[in-house]
Amino acid sequence: MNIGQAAKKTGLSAKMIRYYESIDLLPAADRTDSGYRQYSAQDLHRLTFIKRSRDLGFSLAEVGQLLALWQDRQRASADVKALAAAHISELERKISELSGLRDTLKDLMDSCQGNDRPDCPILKDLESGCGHGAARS
Amino acid sequence: MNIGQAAKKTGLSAKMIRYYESIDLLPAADRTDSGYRQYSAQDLHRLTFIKRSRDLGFSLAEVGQLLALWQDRQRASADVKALAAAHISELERKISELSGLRDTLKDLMDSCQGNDRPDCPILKDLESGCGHGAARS
DNA sequence: ACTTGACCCTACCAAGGTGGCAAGGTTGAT
DNA sequence: ATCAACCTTGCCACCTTGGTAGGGTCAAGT
Repeated sequence: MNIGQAAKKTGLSAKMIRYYESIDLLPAADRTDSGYRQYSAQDLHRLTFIKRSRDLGFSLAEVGQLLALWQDRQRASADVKALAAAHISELERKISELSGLRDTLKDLMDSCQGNDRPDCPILKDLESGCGHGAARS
Repeated sequence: MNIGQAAKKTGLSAKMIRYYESIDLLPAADRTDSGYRQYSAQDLHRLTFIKRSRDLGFSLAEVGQLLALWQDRQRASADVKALAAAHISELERKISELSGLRDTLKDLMDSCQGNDRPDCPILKDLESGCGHGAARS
C-alpha cells in the first residue's frame, strides 16, 4: 500500500507519515524498486496508534514512549498509567491557566460598555501592567 | 534607559524587546552614539501594555491591533470589546478541547489497574483508533 | 592608563508540528 | 504517447522564546 492510501486509512497526512519516519517514530518503510514507500497492515496498526495518541494530545516524545511500552510485552500497566496521569496533569494545568485568562478577560469585558465612545476599561487595564483583582497565573 | 533596565521594569526580556522592534510592534528605539537602544517613560508604557496583553494570552498580531486601538483617540470601545470577545471565544474553544481530552484520558486511566501486569486498556484504546464512548473533539 | 565585569550589539540555530511549494520520477489508464 | 494522479526529496513558513557566538562599550576600581 502506498503512502497516500495509508494516510487516508489512518487519518494522517502523507507528509506527517514521512516526518514521523524521519524522526524515528516509525521504522524506515519498505520501498518498491522505484522508491515508493510500502505499508503493511502492521504498519497501519502502528500509524493508527500514533494518530490516536496525537488526538489525545500526547506530544510526539510521549507517543514515542507509549509506542515503546506498547511493543514491550514485559511492560507494567502502571507505567502506561503514569504516563497518562502526567499528561492529564499537564492538561489540567493548561486548562486552569486558560480559565484564569478567560475569567480575567470576562471581567474586563463586562466593565466595558462597548459603544462608540473611546473610553475603555480594557485598554486601561492593559496600560496598567497588572490585573485589578481578577485571576492571574 | 538601556534595554536591560527597560526589560527589568516591564518584566520582558531584552531579547523580546528587540524582537518586538524587529517585527514592528515597536517603533525603532532611539540609539546612543555607540548604538545602545534608549527607552523613555513613554516607551516603557508601551512595553508594559504589550507585556500585559501577552500575559492575557493575546497573540502578537492581536497585540498589534490592541496597540493600534490604544493609540487611536477616535476608537470605539466596542472595537476593543469585540477583540476581547473573539479572544475569549478562542480561549473557550481551547478549554473545551482540552477538557474533552482530559475526560477521555481520565476514563481510560480509571479503567487501567496500573499494576505489574502488562494488560492495559489505555494501550488497547490507542490501538483501536477511536474512543470508546468518551468525549472526542 | 589599564583591567575587569557587566552590559549592549548583531546574527544565527533550536524547538514543536504541520502545511505549502518546487522540480522531478512513476504508474496506470486512455 | 499522453495525461492525471500519485510518489520522491528538499526547502521555506508559521509562532514565540531561549540560547550561543563573537564582538563592542561603559563604569568602576587599581
